[in-house]
Amino acid sequence: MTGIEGDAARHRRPLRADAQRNEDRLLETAAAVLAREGAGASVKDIAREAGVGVGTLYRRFPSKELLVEAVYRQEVRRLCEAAPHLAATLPPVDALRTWMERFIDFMAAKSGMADALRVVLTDDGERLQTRALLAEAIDHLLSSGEGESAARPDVAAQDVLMALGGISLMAAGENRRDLATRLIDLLLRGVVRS
Amino acid sequence: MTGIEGDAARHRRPLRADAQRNEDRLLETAAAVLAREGAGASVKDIAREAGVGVGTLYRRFPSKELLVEAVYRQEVRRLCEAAPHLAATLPPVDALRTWMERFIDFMAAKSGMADALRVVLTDDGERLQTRALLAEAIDHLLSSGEGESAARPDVAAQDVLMALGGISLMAAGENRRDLATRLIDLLLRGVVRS
DNA sequence: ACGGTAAGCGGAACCGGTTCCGGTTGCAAG
DNA sequence: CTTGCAACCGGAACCGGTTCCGCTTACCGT
Repeated sequence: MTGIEGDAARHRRPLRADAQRNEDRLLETAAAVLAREGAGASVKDIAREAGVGVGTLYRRFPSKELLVEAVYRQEVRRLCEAAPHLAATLPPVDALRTWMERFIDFMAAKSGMADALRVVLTDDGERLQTRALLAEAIDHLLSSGEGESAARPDVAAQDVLMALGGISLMAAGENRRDLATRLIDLLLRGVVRS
Repeated sequence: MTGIEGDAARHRRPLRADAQRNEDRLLETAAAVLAREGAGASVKDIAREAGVGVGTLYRRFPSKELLVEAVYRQEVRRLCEAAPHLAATLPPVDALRTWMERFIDFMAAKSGMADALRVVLTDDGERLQTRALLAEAIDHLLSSGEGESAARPDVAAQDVLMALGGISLMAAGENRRDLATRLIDLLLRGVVRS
């Protein structure tokens, strides 16, 4: 769990000891509560259970979505890091499809993550890190297969990411796995070379 | 404006006179307030300005999104009714692209409509009417051009609608027209015959 | 050790959506 | 015209997210 504060610390002066302690407890507690109660969990409950006031929570995580994003950041990172391996061991299109399915499954599994993603992908602000990570993973998959197949050259990873975000929003619900699959097929046909 | 209550009345016994009057005033006021203040407008303000309590508003429109949907229902209908004309006067793919662009422009213009659409497309409930209308319009565009070109036979209008909904959610913001265009291109390549 | 202060803290207050319920009223049957 | 009651009304209360601000404290320089 030490990877997380590393991110933040790289940009600002180190947090005061008590602040760091609170941030850790908040992430820990938020993860537990989100796992237990899903996206319905209230920010106030998380703060109380972590033993801090809501003010403290909001100073560190400016919105509920950003807290959710922080909680799942490492898992997103793992998802992204799996892309190169997929690209290396599967035919390009299969690698892409497999990764996309994992992406959607992840969004569907982590309750509330789809909305967090919408914020991350939509905001113009500094939330670039996760967005960049995802775009990079997709770019890797798009350009793998070198001079032979993979994707059309004019497809931008950013756009594919946005499309996947849209699919999550529409199909990350309970019984929507099949819809997600069909939408991914649609997207793939637009992405791969004819 | 008399087309709206016609919809509802077709299904339930006629409303009591005062109830009908309130519903009309609510729709009227909501349209005005939404136009003036955008999606940020509060339900309470709309109720107050219409001269009714929030309870009355909620009895008729069970959520803010459904109120928004009702306000714009006729315009959605007009959008859908334009599809046959497009299909008749343009090459199939152009007709489809043009209609999709209008759809996204509409969602971007009517503040809050994208979220309303998410509810309408996502809920399993009775909100079928608008959904069915949209799906029908898309179906028309997909199957036009008869035995010659248009869309792949295995693409379902419902799925295209969901994809468009996703695009709205991601690209209906302020300066996102170009993103929307690119995502529509992507979608179209997945939809039309190779 | 001490003091000044920037950083941090917590929770009351605010705001918008939604629910609930005691009181009211349009309407039709008698 | 009266009366019964289902339908309706309004707004207080609730709930969850977010903001604000007066008080506290960890840290650094002396």
